[in-house]
Amino acid sequence: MLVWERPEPPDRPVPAPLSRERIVRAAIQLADVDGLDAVSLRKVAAALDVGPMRLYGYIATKEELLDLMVDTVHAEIRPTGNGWREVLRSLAETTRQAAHQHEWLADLIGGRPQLGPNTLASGEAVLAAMGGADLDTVVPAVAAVNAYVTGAVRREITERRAERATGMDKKQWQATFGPYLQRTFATGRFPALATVVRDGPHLDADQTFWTGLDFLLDGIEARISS
Amino acid sequence: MLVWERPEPPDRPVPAPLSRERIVRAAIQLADVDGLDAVSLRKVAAALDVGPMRLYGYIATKEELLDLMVDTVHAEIRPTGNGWREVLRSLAETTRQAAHQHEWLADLIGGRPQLGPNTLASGEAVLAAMGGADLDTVVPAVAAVNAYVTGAVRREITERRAERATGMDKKQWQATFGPYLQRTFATGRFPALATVVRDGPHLDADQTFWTGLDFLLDGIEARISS
DNA sequence: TATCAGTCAATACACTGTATCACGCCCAAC
DNA sequence: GTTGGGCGTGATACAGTGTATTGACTGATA
Repeated sequence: MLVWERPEPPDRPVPAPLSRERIVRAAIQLADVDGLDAVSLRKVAAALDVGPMRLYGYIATKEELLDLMVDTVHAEIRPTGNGWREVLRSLAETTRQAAHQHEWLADLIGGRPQLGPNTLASGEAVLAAMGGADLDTVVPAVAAVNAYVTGAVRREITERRAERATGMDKKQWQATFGPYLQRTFATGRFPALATVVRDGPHLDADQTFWTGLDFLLDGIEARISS
Repeated sequence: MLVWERPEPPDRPVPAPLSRERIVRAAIQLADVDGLDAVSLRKVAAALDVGPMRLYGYIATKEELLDLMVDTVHAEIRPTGNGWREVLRSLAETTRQAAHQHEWLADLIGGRPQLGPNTLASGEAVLAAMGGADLDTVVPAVAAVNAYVTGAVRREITERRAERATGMDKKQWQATFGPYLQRTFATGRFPALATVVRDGPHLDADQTFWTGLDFLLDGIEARISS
């Protein structure tokens, strides 16, 4: 058949250049905007103009993609400071900031073993800056701070979401859950809780986070210096 | 048509009596045995010999079922003791034990606002046993312990799963990840980490959990007594 | 030029949470 | 006693998920 009557080959699009980095960036953006549930392999692939199965050349499973996402944001967690106390505070602060920028981090943090390069680099930065302090104290101290930050960040983001879900500000939140709590407190089954809610301090997120961390650092300090 | 020729009504099974409690118990058992991913409304319903849609008479959404599960295990978290320190230790210990019995708790803890009766009762038990200590310190102290326990439990369960996934015991784990870590440490990019892994203390899960908690409690004690 | 390896898209499958719908029962009103 | 209507129940339906498989097409090699 002559060239002239033979149709041109279908204009197959040049395959989009792909990489783990591009995939993870797309996934992170999806998660930042619409939450972790919005991260499906199909949506990530669509964001990259690519068939879903294409991703499996770069990752073996969706869990691996999540691991890569977590490791990627760990690039933003680079504690610095003079002295172990400043360093640990910085670790806590940068982790918290990362969770503020990427709320989905609260869903994943502490939930998978993290051995990626950025996560290791964070750990390296911490340990390197801790000075020559006694390893027998330093290791559990870092572990404790990490545990505290994990839990604190989770609670904080959870609370923030609850507020947002009920309509944006704290007043609305109280208007939604207030009546329920009022009724349950009225049963008299939780007298101590009721007093705390009525008379106790109402700390904001910042205060709660930092005073809790200071408790922990004070306790560590007592062991390190002794 | 005469009765005799009319067929008997189909032997429709007497509808299984249902309740939130039965539903939640079934869901918890599924999660205990096969993990949280095994909890689907269809499987829960099947375990109760019931159509999936039937559950929606008792819960509005799957998230609510998860909330009920979490609140139910909080029934096992009833801290006791003399003095605030014992109480907070007991809070940490019972929470940790609950997570050991129900590993899926590590996936959910801290991830949703908890206002169920059992959770409130746990909080009540803590506050009631804290004595008359200054609320301005007690409230953040309880919050800090909760945050620490959340993070610590998550890490511990995560580690346990990783070990189990690679074949049951610690030696196997090292055999699996060891080579990778060896190679990455050999690059020289993480000298401080490498020294810690080589020369640092190798604490078991119990030690890590308790020494971290003691840091925190020491720090709290300094504020409470002053 | 013919074969082969390898890459990529499409299809397929089992499964999810939940909306909708239609049937059959019980109860209330006539 | 009959009839109608709500309602709880089960079946069906739908859109979406992660991933296995297949089948077409490419460029490289013999």
